[in-house]
Amino acid sequence: MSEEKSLNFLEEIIEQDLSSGKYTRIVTRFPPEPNGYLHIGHASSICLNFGLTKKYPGYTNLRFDDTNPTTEETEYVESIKEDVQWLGFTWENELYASDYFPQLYAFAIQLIKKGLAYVDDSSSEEMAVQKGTPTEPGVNSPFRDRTIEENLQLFEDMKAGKYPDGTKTLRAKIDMSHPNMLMRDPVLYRIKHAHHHRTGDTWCIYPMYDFAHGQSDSIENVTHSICTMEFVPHRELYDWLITQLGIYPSHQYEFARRNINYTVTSKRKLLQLVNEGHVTGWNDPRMPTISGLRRRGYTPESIREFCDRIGIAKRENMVDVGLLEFCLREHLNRIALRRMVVFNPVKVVLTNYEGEGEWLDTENNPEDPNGGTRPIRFSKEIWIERDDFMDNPPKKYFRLSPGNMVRLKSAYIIRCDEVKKDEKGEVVELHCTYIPESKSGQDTSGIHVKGTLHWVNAADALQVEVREYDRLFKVEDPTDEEGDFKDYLNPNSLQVVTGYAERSLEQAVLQDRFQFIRKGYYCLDTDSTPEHLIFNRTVTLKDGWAKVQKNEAS
RNA sequence: UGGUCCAUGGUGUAACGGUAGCACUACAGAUUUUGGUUCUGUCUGUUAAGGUUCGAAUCCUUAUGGACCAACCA
Repeated sequence: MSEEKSLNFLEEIIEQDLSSGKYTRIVTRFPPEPNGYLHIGHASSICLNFGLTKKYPGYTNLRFDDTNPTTEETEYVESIKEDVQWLGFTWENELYASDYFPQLYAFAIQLIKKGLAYVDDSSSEEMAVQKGTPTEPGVNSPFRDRTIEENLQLFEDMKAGKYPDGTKTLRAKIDMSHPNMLMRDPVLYRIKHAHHHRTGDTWCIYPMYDFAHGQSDSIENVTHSICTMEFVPHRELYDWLITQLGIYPSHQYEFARRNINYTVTSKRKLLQLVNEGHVTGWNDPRMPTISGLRRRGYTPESIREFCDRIGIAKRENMVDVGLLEFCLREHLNRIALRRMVVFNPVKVVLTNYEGEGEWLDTENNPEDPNGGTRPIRFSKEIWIERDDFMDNPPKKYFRLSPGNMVRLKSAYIIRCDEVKKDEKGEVVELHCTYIPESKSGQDTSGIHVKGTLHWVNAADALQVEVREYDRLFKVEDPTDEEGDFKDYLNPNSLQVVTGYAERSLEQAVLQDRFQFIRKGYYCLDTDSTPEHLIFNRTVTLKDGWAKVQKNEAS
């Protein structure tokens, strides 16, 4: 028996609903507006909604909340579908609020006939004044008491295109002094002579969110309509409309949206970064968008695991991006192919090595017993990382230094005999001797070294472009800082370097996940070509040495 | 100064009136042909004050702090 995992508050509600017989199966929906790309915050909602119907009987619809033609585009629809699928979820039905426009129009007529909606000629400024403030009640619109017949006629004329944008709205007749501002005669329909991505020019009046979302839920028989906390005040209106219309009683439940530090998750802000060229696009590998994370090398598994671990609750939160990276490394460590790439090379000449060189074997993934091995080229001249040598090493440094020995990964132990420098004192070449009896796998030398270095054969190293990504912002909460959030962009979020890679990387394909040993996890970028390989750094390896140095310094 | 929602280590999340637990982070150690991985251990918490109760993180009251609400956005 596995340990009983505690339920989140939504699972508790659902289990109650199921055991009480209120429902025999549940229906949820993921309702994005196609006005931007999905981001990591949406992933949480996707995992929640789809996860619930994976765990309990029922299904989840994908429904586009496309009631505002001026901001919505087909490009976004396509990206959203791709992202949800990539995350590993399958929707029962692909639906659009715009498919319900005729039905929604009929609902509006129904409300007018009940005397619960009226056509208002007030301008948006006038309406704002009528509305009052959170502390002061509003006042009735002068058009509030039009007759049902007049309203019916006017609304039909609105639909027929007789009025320009902004001159009339349809409002619910509720209570202008209601403590909940949303209940003060909310606008239901507005006039927009705009081209809709699906309905084209069929309509010139469009329902507002409040008159579309709950109704769509109801039409689809959604049992649990899950949204974020800022919609809590909408629930009263959501319920009111369903009651007045006498339609299927869907219920709205709210949870707190997940905030992640060192980034922003607001479609408006992300759009700004794209439009103003701070990033190369919605799928820039530094973006917290699903498509950005995908290009960066994140796996769906790691994102799902992350969403699972942060859970669901109602309180304000700021999740540490370190947890996302932990989930990423955890998965990548299991699946990534190990490869050797030197970023900032310094040449090592093995003065006692004779002959043309040899092929050595090295494992593809020590975590995977079935991972197999591959041959790597070894010879008299190799590259190692400049950082892996120090002329005057501090204590606790167990890499290469004059007179010191290290192992070359899957090869031999070498000792540094001589340091060649140029006139500026810069190290240009290290002359070392190798220990022939120390060959990896058949070491009879009896020598024990603390350090093992990655290396690449100098003669046939492959030059590749490497894009080293770091967090997009310098501060944990850019939105919370003084001034514009863009003032806090990390100027070093991308650094392009040249890597000297082992030859096998020539065969890399887009789906491959690599660990460049002692460096980090990498994958091919979509910009890569066979002639010019480009790798993205997905995430670094944890760096224990950096920690030691930091502790020594302080 | 109206209404609504929320409050548990640095972070996220459990405990459903009965021993405050788990994960991440941090720290210490062991293992290691990646200073990675793995393993072991340690630190840190119920916003406050009252009340109910044999017993309160949990129920009640008040206070405090935070979030949301005055778009013809969603």
